[in-house]
Amino acid sequence: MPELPEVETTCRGIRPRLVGQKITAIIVRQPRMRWPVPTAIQAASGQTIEQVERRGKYILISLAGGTILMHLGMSGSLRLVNPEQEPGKHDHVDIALKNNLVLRLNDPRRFGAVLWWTDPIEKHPLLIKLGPEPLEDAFDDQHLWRLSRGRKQAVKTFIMNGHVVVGVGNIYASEALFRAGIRPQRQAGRISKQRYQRLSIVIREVLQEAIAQGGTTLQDFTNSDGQPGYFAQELLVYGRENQACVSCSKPIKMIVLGQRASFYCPQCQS
DNA sequence: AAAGACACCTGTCCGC
DNA sequence: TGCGGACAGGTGTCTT
Repeated sequence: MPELPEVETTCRGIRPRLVGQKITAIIVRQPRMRWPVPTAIQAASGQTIEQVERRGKYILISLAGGTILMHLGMSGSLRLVNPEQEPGKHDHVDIALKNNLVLRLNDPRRFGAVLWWTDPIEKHPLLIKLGPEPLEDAFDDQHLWRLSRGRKQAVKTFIMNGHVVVGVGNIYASEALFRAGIRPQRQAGRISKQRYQRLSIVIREVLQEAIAQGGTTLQDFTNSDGQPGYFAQELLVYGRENQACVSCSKPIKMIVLGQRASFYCPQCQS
């Protein structure tokens, strides 16, 4: 479900009601996530939340004595609910707060994660090798061009690699490549610096626009208040196989790259 | 080192 | 209506 804009939307929603709050209890109903939810996370109970940040698609809830690291996987979502609200089938973890709200993680497929880390968070093995944030200055055409030299993989799987740049998932990869006029299957190492300049700009644009719209709701994404995102109506190629290209009216094509559906216009993208 | 397949899960949708 | 199979917004790990 969530790509960077959806995770950012979630973070912005929960941050104001989490920061400064003491955690009163952590209830784990289903510890079997991508990795087992560690019992040591109970150490977070009684501590006060200092910050809520996002790194790539990871959500970092920092306390004085450690960090709760969360990932929403393919189907995860976080809601702020009242304690009286009965947990549903896939409500796996609750973080109860002193202000009488509960941060509730729902994740039907359980590809998400809830971890606990007491060392400096930037040293966490899941974070240490991540590429730059696409919305920050370290991400630009130079970065993409330099890393791509000698690489034969398709540019779409290249930009979806978190070690290259974080947060570009399957929807926005197709959207950005359409906006840049680049075919998703083109070899990353054979793309000019000039085209990477355009690509780095449109990656940033498409992510920022999606954040402004509250993310993309295809089936079930909702923000922390239960509201859907509105970027789905802005999608130009994703999920539009055989429909007319918005620019040239030729049918949009679908191919599979890295086992993921990929959409492009054979006329507008080369 | 790089690229591809595979794994982890459940829900939904489509065709028969 | 039921059933099998394909597919879904992610990414670490294993195999070539």
